[in-house]
This record gives sequence, structure tokens and C-alpha cells, in this order.
Amino acid sequence: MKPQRANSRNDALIEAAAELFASQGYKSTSMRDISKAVGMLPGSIYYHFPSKDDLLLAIYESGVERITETLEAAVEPLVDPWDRLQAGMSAHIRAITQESAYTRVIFRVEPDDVPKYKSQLVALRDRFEAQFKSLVDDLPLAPWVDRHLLRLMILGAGNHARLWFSPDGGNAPEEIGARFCRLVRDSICN
Amino acid sequence: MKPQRANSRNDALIEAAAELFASQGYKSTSMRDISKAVGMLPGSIYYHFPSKDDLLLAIYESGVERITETLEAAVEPLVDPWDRLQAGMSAHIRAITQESAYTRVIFRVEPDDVPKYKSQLVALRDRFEAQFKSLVDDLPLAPWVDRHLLRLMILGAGNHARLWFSPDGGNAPEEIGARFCRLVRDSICN
DNA sequence: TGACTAACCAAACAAGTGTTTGTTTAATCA
DNA sequence: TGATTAAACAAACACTTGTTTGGTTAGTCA
Repeated sequence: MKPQRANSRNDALIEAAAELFASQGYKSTSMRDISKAVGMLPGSIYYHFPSKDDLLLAIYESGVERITETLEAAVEPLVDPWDRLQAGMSAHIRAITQESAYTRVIFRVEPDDVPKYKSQLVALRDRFEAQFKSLVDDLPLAPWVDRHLLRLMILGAGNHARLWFSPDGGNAPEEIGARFCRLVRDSICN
Repeated sequence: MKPQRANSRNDALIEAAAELFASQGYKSTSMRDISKAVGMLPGSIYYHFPSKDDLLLAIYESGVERITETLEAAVEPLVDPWDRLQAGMSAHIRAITQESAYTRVIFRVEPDDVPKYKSQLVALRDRFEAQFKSLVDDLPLAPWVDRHLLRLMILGAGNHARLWFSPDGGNAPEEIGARFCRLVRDSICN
């Protein structure tokens, strides 16, 4: 009466692959790397997934699902538009630097790396970025502000954190998100 | 009396490699791709460069030299700190989206892709990013503004443009740089 | 003219790639 | 118990990878 054994190995496989894709990138991770990490032979992976590309696609889908839910959960209880943006930016930084490997893969692996599923991967990324559209649209801004470009700036600032964030020593993701939000919000010219 | 023939082929080779690295990425570009693009056999490349890694390093160095000079030239004649920042951001966007393949490689290929020269590539990137440090430091800002994080936000916003910039249809790099700068400068809360 | 060299070709090399095939083991279920 | 199936192994396959080696050609220079 323990039919979960089946899924457990499948989960371990996808988890190990996500960890490697997130830390080494897609092209630099071989099926042999993955098989070694999960403790099976290279060919055995193909019982669970038809190809390396499909494996990544599955990780991407899980990752986007997680990040969208996490972001929604962080924003939902808040009312003030600026509070909501801050919570969103914090969740963004968290997903990119700390959270599960699934979410980190989304920002590490570019859709270009998998021509076969490029459009799907782009669409998945868009689903996440779209969440910021409403966050920005709800801000009480002067009419001349370019909300589209503001959203792109916010997303860019968050994505970039992957390259400089340091888990120990520097600030926590929540602190970074808060400070980013304050930069956007406050008048910063004298 | 035409000893430049030698360098001309060398330049064509590095140029072709830069074009491919910028558009396809480092791992996805093979020496055979490069050799085909420049019109020689794969092995012939090794007369000019000792390895693929060294080829990338040379491109990186040229790219950083170009972008730093371009940025300096764009900023140098200006005096007002905000004008200088705007010129810098425009140059950044230009280098990432349009300019020579050399500069685009810097933002497309991550140092992680070349473990052998990772530290050198990171150092080269830093040389570029350092230029923004002085641009941000010279801004007349309220004392509570986190200049370090502001610089990271600006760099992130620029780097991100690679993923959404459209040469035709959308705005020109200069227009984007100007609007980005205005977003940073103006108070955007009501 | 003859030695020298820059620049390349032609062909292979060893290692690594994603993937497939046939087989085995262990658990499930009638 | 016996048939069935999930899940993996063992071994190879066809191909691509960066790179090396030895030879060839054309131009330079004393």
C-alpha cells in the first residue's frame, strides 16, 4: 500500500536535474551528470522523460507555477499598491537567489538554449512577468510616467540580482526588495 | 608591401566568432560553426588562437575596451551629472542591442561558461560596471539613498534590455536610455 | 635562386554528447 | 501462484565536440 515509491524517484530525478541546471546551466549539464546525481544510469532517465529538452520543460513549468503562486501569496494579503510592489520585488529576489532550484532555473536557463521549446519557455516566463504588470499598473503615479518601461526596469533590477547576490554577508532578499522599492518610490533627486 | 593581409584574416575570424557567440551563445557555437562562417577549416583556427576559450577571451577584451571607450566618449563632454548618467545609460543600451558583436558578447556569454578564464572575464565585466559607479556617485542625491543599490538597479535595467529590445518598432536605444534615466530621476510617486 | 615562414588544408584523434536497445529485477494484481 | 508491469541496468549507437598532426601553398627576404 505504498504506491508513492514510484513518484519519489521521479521527483528525485527532476529535483537533481533542476539543481544542476540552476547551478551549471543547461548546456553544461549532461545527462550523465544528472544520472550520477540522482543515482541511476544515463539511460534510465529516459524511462521518466523522453528527452533532455522535455526534462527542462517540466522543470520550467514547475518553476513558473511555484514562483507565480509564491508571488501571488506574498501580494494577496496586502492592499496598498506600494506594499504590494515591495512584496512582489522581495519574492522575485527570493526566487532568483534562494528558493527552490526550480525557480532559479527559470532565470538561469534561457529559452534560446532549447530551440524545440523556445516559444513555450518564453510563454512561461511571460506568465511570471505579467504578474508585475498589474502591480505596476496599480501604482498611483504621475500621468507622464512610462509604466511599461518602469515594469521592465523593475524586472531587470531583480533578474540582475542573480549575478551579485551573496547569501551571507550581504542583505537578505527581503531587505533588497524593500530597498529597491524605496528607490523606485522615493524622489531620489535633491 | 602589404603586411596587413595577415591581420585582415585574423580580424575576420575573431569578428565571425564574436557574431556567433553573441547570437547563439558560447556553448552552442562550435569551432566548426566559426570556421564555416569565416571560410576556413576548423583546424586552421588554431593557427590564430590556441583554444576556443582564448578566442572568447580575446573577444571579451576587445568588447570591454570598446564599450568603456564608447561610454567614456559619450559621457566626457557632458558636465551635468544627470546628463552624464543619461548618456551612460544610452551607451549601455546601445552596446547591448546594436553595437558591434564584441560588446554584445559581454552580456550574452557568462563567465561561468569558461571556467578556465572565469576570473578574467569577471574582472573585465567589472571594469565596465565600475564606470557607472562614478556616474552614480556624482549624482546630487538625498543622503538616505543607497547609491550602491541604485547602481545595481541601473545596470540590471540596462542588461535586461537584451531580452526585450526590438530594433524596429520599439524605441531607439537613446530614447530608452533617456526614459530610464527620467524614471530614476523624477519622483514617480504622486 | 634558395631558404624561410606565414597561413592554411586534409585528416584524423580522443573524449563527450543525447539517445536507443535488449534485458533484468522487483513489485502489483487477478 | 502466475501474468503483468513499473523501473531500472548494461551496453552500445551515431554523432558532435575541441583539438592535434603532418603536409601543402604562396609569399618574403637575403
